[in-house]
Amino acid sequence: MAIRKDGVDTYRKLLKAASEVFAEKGYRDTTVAEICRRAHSNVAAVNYHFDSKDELYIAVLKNAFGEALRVYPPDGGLPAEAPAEERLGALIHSVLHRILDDGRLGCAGQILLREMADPIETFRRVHEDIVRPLREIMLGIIRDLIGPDATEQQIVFCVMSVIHQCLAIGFRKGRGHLPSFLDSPQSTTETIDALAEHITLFSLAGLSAVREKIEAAFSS
Amino acid sequence: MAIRKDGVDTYRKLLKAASEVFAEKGYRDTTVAEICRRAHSNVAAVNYHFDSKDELYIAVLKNAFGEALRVYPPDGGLPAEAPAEERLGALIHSVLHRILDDGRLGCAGQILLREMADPIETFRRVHEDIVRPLREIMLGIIRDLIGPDATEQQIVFCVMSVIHQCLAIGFRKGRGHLPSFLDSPQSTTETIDALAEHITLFSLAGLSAVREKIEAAFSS
Amino acid sequence: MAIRKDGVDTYRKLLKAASEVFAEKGYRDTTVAEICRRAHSNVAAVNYHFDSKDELYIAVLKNAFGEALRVYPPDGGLPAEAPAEERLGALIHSVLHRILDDGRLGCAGQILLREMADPIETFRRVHEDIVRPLREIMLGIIRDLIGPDATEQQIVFCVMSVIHQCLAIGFRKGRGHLPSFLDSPQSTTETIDALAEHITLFSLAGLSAVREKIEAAFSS
Amino acid sequence: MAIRKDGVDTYRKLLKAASEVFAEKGYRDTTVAEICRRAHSNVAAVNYHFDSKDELYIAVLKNAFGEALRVYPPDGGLPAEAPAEERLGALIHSVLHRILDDGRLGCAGQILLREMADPIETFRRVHEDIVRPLREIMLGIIRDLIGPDATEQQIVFCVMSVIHQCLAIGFRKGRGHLPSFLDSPQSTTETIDALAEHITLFSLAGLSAVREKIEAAFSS
DNA sequence: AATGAATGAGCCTTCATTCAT
DNA sequence: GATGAATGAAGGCTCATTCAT
Repeated sequence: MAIRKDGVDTYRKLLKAASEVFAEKGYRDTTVAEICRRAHSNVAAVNYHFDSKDELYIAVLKNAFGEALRVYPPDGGLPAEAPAEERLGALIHSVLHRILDDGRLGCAGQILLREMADPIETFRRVHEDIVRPLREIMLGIIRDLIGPDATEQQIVFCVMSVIHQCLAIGFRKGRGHLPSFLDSPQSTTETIDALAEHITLFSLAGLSAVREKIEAAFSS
Repeated sequence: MAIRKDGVDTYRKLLKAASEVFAEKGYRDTTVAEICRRAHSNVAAVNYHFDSKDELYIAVLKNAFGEALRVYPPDGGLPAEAPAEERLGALIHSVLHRILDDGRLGCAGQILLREMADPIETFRRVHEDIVRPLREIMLGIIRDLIGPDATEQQIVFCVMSVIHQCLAIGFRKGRGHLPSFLDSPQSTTETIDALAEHITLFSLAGLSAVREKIEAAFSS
Repeated sequence: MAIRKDGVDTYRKLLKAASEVFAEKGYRDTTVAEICRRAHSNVAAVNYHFDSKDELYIAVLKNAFGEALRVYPPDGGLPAEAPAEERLGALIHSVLHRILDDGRLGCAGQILLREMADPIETFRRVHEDIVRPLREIMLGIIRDLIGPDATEQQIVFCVMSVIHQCLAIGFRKGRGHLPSFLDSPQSTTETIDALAEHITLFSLAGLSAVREKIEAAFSS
Repeated sequence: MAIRKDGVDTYRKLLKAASEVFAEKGYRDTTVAEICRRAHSNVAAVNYHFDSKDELYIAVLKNAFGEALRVYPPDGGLPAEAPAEERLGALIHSVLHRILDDGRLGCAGQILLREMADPIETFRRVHEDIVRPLREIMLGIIRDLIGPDATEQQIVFCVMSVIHQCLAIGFRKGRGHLPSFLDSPQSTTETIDALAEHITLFSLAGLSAVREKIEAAFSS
């Protein structure tokens, strides 16, 4: 006769369970059976509420992205006119917290990272929606920092240098590859902040070096 | 005259085909059927030569690692007494070429990267054999560069900053996320060298900044 | 209206079909495909209801044993104080009917016999549960009949003599090795009863002879 | 370039290995790979020398039967005019040794028993050649012992009673179901002889009882 | 005579999905 | 809205057999 939880409830439980499992095992290793089990629901529930595993995954992605964006906006609350150095720091801070802050974001970070490392072909569109904006913001900041004479290649290289310092750390989380102070279930806010500070320091120095090189080339 | 190539040949063709498919699709999405099809061989061939899909994957991993290491040794041919700056440059150069140089290495880099992002549980041991040594070498160089007073955390952060600039780029290869000059089937040697140079420049500056901060803290 | 019989039905049909096929062909030669075909069901049905071929086989074994025991209790309804001669007759009667009475027991007997002749390693536990109790009961009766001075070896030999007269007949059923009056699909109750009577007569005489021999040895 | 063992050798080694494996695991659980492994030969050897697994099995059966018959002739070396009691004893003795005497017969007994319990359809003809003669001899002896007035059913029942006491024991050998004195790799000749003596004693008494019953029925 | 390589048919199982209630 | 049953496509693996040497 079933316990009526009035739709929305099961829907949310599925979304939550799916987020967890997708984060833990990735898209292909996740079975809808496991999701439903963890949601204390039944095998057919996913298809009932989301039509297919694919659609559920998209829903999870959108949810993860939306949530991440809401809690940690890429500008870190800074006005667009703030100095590029500060904007870079804020962005790095934001990205890191998206990934590492289990406390507030659940598994959103893990899923985003998985998507980044091994994007499911089918969901490229969603993927683009998520990654591209981040990239655009970053591009603007970098341009400001290394000056107008940089070549396209130099800009791309710099974006990569900065952004992957932030992203890559997530790949190792929860797999025992990291020193304990980074691999605890909830890396403390202090540690994340310390990492953000490091990356900012490191990157600003790197970017300065690139800028100097560019200017040296031009003045010669 | 065909059909009978007496062992070694089929073995190699399977290994090659498997490397390609594993690189393209990852472990789970790869079917032995596709591997065999691409090797112009029979479905049972994999089990005959490698006993199982798992063992084939391990063989691919070992082959990829071995080949990568042989062609691009981590020291880049430099003696251990060379200045740390040069050793860092050589290491970055070596890692990048391992990943990006399709021409010589086939898909070794892709596979190693996949393993890094999403290690298959079963093969963790192999994985450890591959990643740990790289990490150890990097650790030594970094220590030399940021000085003896660095905390453990600072060293780890720096290793990450450097190593992930190198590794992460591979995640995006062949997926249309990169500007054309980096995403061509064979990124030209020139481009790879340019990238290596960039990362070295960027990282040395970053490391210097970290060293200065450490020394400032100590002298105060 | 078909197709949807809501669980129990398909479960039973599978169990029935499996019992038949396992009885006819033995564990190894039975394919789940054939079972499902005969149950007018889908290949995946076995795994849905029983998880695996192995579990299905265990279920069949338990079912066969349970049914056999329920319909033909080993004491034949006799009180424990009845004379050993009568208890032997009742036991023989019960065992024979378990094996031969197709009408009521389906293929339970065949399967039990197959298990006896060629036990599948994996299912030894189940097998033990089935055979051991029978043996224990028989042991008690035999002891009563050949007297307290029998050696262990003599008891074992006698148990074998009796029990295998009962069991072995099943091996030949349905294979054209038996005269028609024993090999008809349903051996008539009369024939079975006649056989039971024969074995009882034969065995009691045999046991008497053993007892006499024992006593002669002692009195000398 | 191969070590030429001149045909016959490999042939024999295969036959021996096959006998062992078939005895241990039965026809269907035996793989030609295992046979060849145990014969220190290669996978193709079976098909080369015997054309197929089936033909190899037939060869094994014939070999086992021939050997068994040669070493233990069913008449036990007794002339046809010897008293039926003695001929029964000799036959029982012969059958038991065929089955139990590992020392001389290798696995012939096990295989014959397996064939008896679960005859492979394909090989029924061979099977008939082996079992029928034994049965005929037994029939003659039984007839002599229970007299000319026995019905067909009574004779069949008696044959079964006697023969299965002999055969059935083999089913349990090597499976831990038997007391140690019967389950040792080589049951000593003494034990086998003791068992033969028991079965003879038991059966003669049983047969006498049947005879008396028949005569009582007639004289009434 | 003998062998290692290669093959294809067949088996058990998994899984996303659909159906009937 | 929710569910357990049912399905079929597909995957990995085993194995007797055949091929080329």
